[in-house]
Amino acid sequence: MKTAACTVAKGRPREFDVEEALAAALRIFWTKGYEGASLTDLTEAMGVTRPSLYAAFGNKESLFCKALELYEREKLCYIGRALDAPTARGVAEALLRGALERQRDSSDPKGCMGVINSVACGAEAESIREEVLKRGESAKRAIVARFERAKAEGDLPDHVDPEGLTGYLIALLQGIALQGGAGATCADLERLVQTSLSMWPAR
Amino acid sequence: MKTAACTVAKGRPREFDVEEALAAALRIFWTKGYEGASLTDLTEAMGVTRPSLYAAFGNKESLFCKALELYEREKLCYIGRALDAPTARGVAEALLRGALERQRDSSDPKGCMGVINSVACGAEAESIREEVLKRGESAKRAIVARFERAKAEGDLPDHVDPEGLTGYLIALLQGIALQGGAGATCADLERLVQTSLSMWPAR
DNA sequence: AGGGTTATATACCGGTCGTTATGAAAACCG
DNA sequence: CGGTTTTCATAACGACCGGTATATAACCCT
Repeated sequence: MKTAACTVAKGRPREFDVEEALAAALRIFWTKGYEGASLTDLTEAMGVTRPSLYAAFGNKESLFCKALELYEREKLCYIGRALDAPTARGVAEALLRGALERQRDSSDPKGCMGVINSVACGAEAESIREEVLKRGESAKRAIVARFERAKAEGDLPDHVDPEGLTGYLIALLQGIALQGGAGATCADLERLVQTSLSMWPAR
Repeated sequence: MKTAACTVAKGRPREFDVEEALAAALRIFWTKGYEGASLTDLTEAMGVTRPSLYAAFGNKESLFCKALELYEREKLCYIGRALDAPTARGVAEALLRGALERQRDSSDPKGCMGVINSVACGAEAESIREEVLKRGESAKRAIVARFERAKAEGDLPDHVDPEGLTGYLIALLQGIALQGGAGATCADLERLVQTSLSMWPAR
């Protein structure tokens, strides 16, 4: 009933930090993908034995979902902020630069956790794929809504299609993550972003 | 020494068509990725037993490489044709429309074989990943060269960066494949392409 | 017909996968 | 101190992985 208000804990205390272990698991899923990440990879990176992992996180799938939440919360927060930009062009620029900055951060794995895990692999990962796609879809809807608002505000010409513009922008973001994960240099990605911005109409 | 000029064959003839079996294998790798495709998946789709597969194709990795060659030869031929377009804009339009058409073909799997297998999975697939990336890189260089030619011909303004423009265009192509593989409708992708074309400067 | 050669079919190999049963260890309570 | 509860460590489970040993069947040649 209570919200588990930390009642001093009864049994033997756990010897690892759940949040740290989750961050370690995220790095593994991020670099190897859901199916490519074995439990051995995960437990070694997390510094935790198998039974402890299952006791703390349920199973591999729910561990992945918790790691995905952490990823969105910590690594994709620039998306929400980008939508607050005053103009449509500002939104696009903030998204592109945010994606670029993510690839530039040398302390994190390359590529995008979402992109990596949205491509089909084995059949067992279908529910994972759907979970990832669901979140991507909701992000897309938020951008579409933002561009529709921009259109209503006269910030975008009447002839533009918010859906099309969103798909276009997301394609660029996906391309940045993909090329970053494929080993493109920072200079490559900066050129990509620069070119993208030079293409945007209201320069 | 000879180019294996079909010397009537000596032993028991094989009971399956190598090219057909390879096409079936391609579909599996295309939908499931290299690691997601098990030998059971492959042999069932190809209608071939395991020893026959190994006798005809070597092992899983070399089977994948042969399937990748088939993929490029039959499904990515639009890229080479696109580079023959007279203008840079014509090249971009042919590439975008070619990628769109590939996703529209309902008889083939969605997504792009190259994109699917270039994202990191297990460590065993590293050589596969490198092979795929190598081919992508050579395609990129061909597009860069084409845009440099366009610039020399006065077809592109002096201030454009061929590398940046190529990365930008490839990002769009990757986005099309990714969104197509993620379940986007044909209408979605058409809007994406339409928007991309409307962005291209020399309308 | 019979040897040589190549493809087929069945069954199996060691290894790894995700998951869990078992029992000891460490904290709390009384 | 014993009793309870939770975590830790070891080891094992069945299922599947990529790859192969073995034996049989179908073709050519002489």
